[in-house]
Amino acid sequence: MVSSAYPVGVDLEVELRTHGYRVTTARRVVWEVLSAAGDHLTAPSITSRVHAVDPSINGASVYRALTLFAELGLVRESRYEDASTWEPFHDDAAIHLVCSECGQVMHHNTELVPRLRRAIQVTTDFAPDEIDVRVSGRCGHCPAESPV
Amino acid sequence: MVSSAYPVGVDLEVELRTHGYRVTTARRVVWEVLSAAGDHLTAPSITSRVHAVDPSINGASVYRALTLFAELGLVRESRYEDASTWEPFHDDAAIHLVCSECGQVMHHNTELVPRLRRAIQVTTDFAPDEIDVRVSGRCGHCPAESPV
DNA sequence: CGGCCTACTGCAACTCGTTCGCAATAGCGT
DNA sequence: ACGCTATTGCGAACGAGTTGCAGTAGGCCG
Repeated sequence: MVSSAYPVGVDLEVELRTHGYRVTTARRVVWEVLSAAGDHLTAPSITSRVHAVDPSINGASVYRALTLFAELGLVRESRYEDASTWEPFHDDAAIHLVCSECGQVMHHNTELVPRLRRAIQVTTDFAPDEIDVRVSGRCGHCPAESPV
Repeated sequence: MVSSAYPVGVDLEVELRTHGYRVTTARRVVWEVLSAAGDHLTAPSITSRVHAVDPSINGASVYRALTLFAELGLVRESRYEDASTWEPFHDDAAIHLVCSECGQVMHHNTELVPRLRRAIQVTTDFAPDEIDVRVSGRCGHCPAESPV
């Protein structure tokens, strides 16, 4: 039995059904894990969290669910550093602040992104689609490295 | 014997020697491939280009050279889409325009990146280090998809 | 409510990029 | 030229991700 402590999943069912896909345990659990985290998760860590909820769900099904969700536009995959991560979709005015100390990924909204889009449209012959901004650095909770 | 048609490699030798590393054929060839391309290259494509020059260089050595170059700050690795790519280092005011038609990667300089850095410093408690901007879209050489 | 059709899953084998341990090789200081 | 040892080539290993197939379970229809 899967306890649904969080009010997500509704969108998922609707989304799946309206596209002719079945609502299955595997898909529901993967979605719960993603929603509960909110954050960027690697596929292996998603798999292990899914297993914590229901060990009978196979890793391959996790990948299949993620791929499907991505096709439906429910999640986005991004490849940073040495891992590819998945997170619920958000529009790309939100940029990613990745703390190199604790690894946490924060979102930050800025109108500089839409402005960048316009700048590209105006100054180049490139037609921008998605804009992905990733900033590495140190978050407020991690102490600065002490001077030698 | 490896013919050096391009005037690079000089920096490499200095860089290696001043850091106490040896100047080897493998490292030189990998560096030549990177410099000749200038662009983003995946590790496998680097390996095959290296093999075209000198088939006796092992794939593992290519990886080791790339890793070393990255440590020295000579190249940068970025993970986009389904592949990780390597390119000679450039400062991050240059953003990446990735054409989803032809796959080409272009660089574009904009003062919006330093401005973004300042904006983050001022409005958040995050201390930015590297900024990586990647824009997917369609480049000027690729025709717009015809309407259905 | 029950049964059927087939989308979906679990499994296990497989691919492929990347890494590692080790013995042989080749830089390079002397 | 010699010798020390960093670096290489090789092959095996690893881990993420994919795939084919047979069994299972959603969900529609009667």
